[in-house]
Amino acid sequence: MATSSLPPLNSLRVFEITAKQMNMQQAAAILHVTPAAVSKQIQLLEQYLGTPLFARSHRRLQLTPAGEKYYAHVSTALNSIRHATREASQQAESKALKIRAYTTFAMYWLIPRLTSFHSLFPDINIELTTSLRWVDFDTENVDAAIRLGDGNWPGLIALPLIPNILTAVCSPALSKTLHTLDDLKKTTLLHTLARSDDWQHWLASQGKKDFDAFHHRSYESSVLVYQAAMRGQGVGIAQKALVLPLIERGDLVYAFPHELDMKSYTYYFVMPGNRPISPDLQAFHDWLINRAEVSG
DNA sequence: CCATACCCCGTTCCTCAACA
DNA sequence: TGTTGAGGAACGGGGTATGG
Repeated sequence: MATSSLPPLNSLRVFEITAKQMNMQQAAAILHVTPAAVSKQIQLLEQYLGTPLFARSHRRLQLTPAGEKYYAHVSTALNSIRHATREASQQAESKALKIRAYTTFAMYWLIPRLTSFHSLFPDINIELTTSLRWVDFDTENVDAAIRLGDGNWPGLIALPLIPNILTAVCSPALSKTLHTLDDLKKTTLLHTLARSDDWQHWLASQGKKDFDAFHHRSYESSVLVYQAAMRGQGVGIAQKALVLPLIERGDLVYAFPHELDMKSYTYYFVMPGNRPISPDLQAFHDWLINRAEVSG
């Protein structure tokens, strides 16, 4: 062990990314260096510590027990530094709470409810961004996000928001031509690129296993699915909680009364578990859970 | 895919002279 | 006497080539 109380800090950063990726090539790509440079940094750290951190086998890296233990500490420490850095830089920029959501969720569920948040907490600014891509809290400047999934994400705090109930929607005119599920074969099933299996789940729950017998078309986002459905271009598979405003306005109607509750596979409010929760984020979290209970 | 050898380049550190 | 700048050596870190 060297006499200095701190190891080479660049090596720590390289070690953390390599341990996360379990692959030196990928780590090198992230760090914009060559795999050789990554290998050297890891060796430097191992030399400093006097113990191997990785067990190298043919085309495979694995953390040694010492490496696993060290990674847990290093990761926590670096995340703490990232958080402190973000906090310090935010003081110079903006104190807004940065929330990431899916476009459809933001448009049809979150934004309509934000009026109440702004009136309750006029001093808290919300910076809302949308993306289909999953947020990486380690590298992106985001405080919390809305995510669809099963809620089982290690390292994240995930709280279910609303039930994910799948329902089929279409224009009022098109609905007059739909009497049985087989009538769906005369039109087009609309769905998002990311969740083409929503229709399969919904049809299967009604005893229809022959999804391939139906014509279907995909869109990037549910917003586009709803727009296409409103224009009579087909029947969209929709999340009931999100499509409700369009139903209430009469732009869309339920094509069939059947609904499918996706249970734990639903929308979650997620926050990184390795950061202190700011008072503003706590206020937003509490408000959001409350609104979800009211609407859910 | 990873490790090693070798090379190159930029940075850092140290020394020393010039100057206020 | 303290500060500043120039010059050179040492070092760190990244690249390529190559082998296992």
